[in-house]
Amino acid sequence: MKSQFGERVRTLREKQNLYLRQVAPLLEMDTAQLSKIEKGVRQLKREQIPIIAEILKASSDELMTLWLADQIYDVVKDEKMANEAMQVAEKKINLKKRNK
Amino acid sequence: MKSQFGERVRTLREKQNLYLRQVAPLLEMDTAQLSKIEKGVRQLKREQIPIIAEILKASSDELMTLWLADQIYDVVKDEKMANEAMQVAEKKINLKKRNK
DNA sequence: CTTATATTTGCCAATATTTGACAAGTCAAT
DNA sequence: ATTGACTTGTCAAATATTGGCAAATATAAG
Repeated sequence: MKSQFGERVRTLREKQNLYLRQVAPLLEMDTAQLSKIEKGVRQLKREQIPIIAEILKASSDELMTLWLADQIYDVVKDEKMANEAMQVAEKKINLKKRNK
Repeated sequence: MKSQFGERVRTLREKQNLYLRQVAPLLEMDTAQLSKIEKGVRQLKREQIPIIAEILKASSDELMTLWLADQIYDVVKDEKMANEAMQVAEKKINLKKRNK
């Protein structure tokens, strides 16, 4: 499982019977780039997520979640302290929320 | 709480009664850089964590955990889907571990 | 086997981000 | 006013990421 976001995008695109060549221009990129994004070789830009969500008639929140998860995974994959780090980070996030 | 790693380093350094000017050269940087690192304005390089841990007579694992947590936090702070993303990422990590 | 279409891969220049180094700044103690 | 510790701002150099193109691969059809 290389990129959850990429795999999901591919699934959604195929469900809509769309080719890379059809979707790519809507994101102002070429098919090669979109191919790489679906394969997880490159990352879609954060601000393009709502756009691709609309194109694929999918939930922006769902795609954002997967996209963020990929970014997090990139940081901690291969790290011995991955789980501990996640716990610490989670605490900090929840603390922040409480203080809002 | 800007940077858990930075704050911990500062605490440890003060506990050892060391000045920035004494520690910085051991990490091959100037005091300005180390100051920024402690303030969370810049990040220490991952591979320097064991070095600073030894200088400060601290646990490398602990510092690595805090450092990683800071990186994760950078990704998801201000993100509505932060918690969901963390859950997804965590699952992926545990899956990976199981398959080792 | 040849063609056509979809996707993938490799490369490199353009762009963006991070870093290192230095100078000048604040602050507290004397 | 001087000293020492730390902080802040700036900017060029080093790194990393991206965009775009060309060529490679894969699959299906004739």
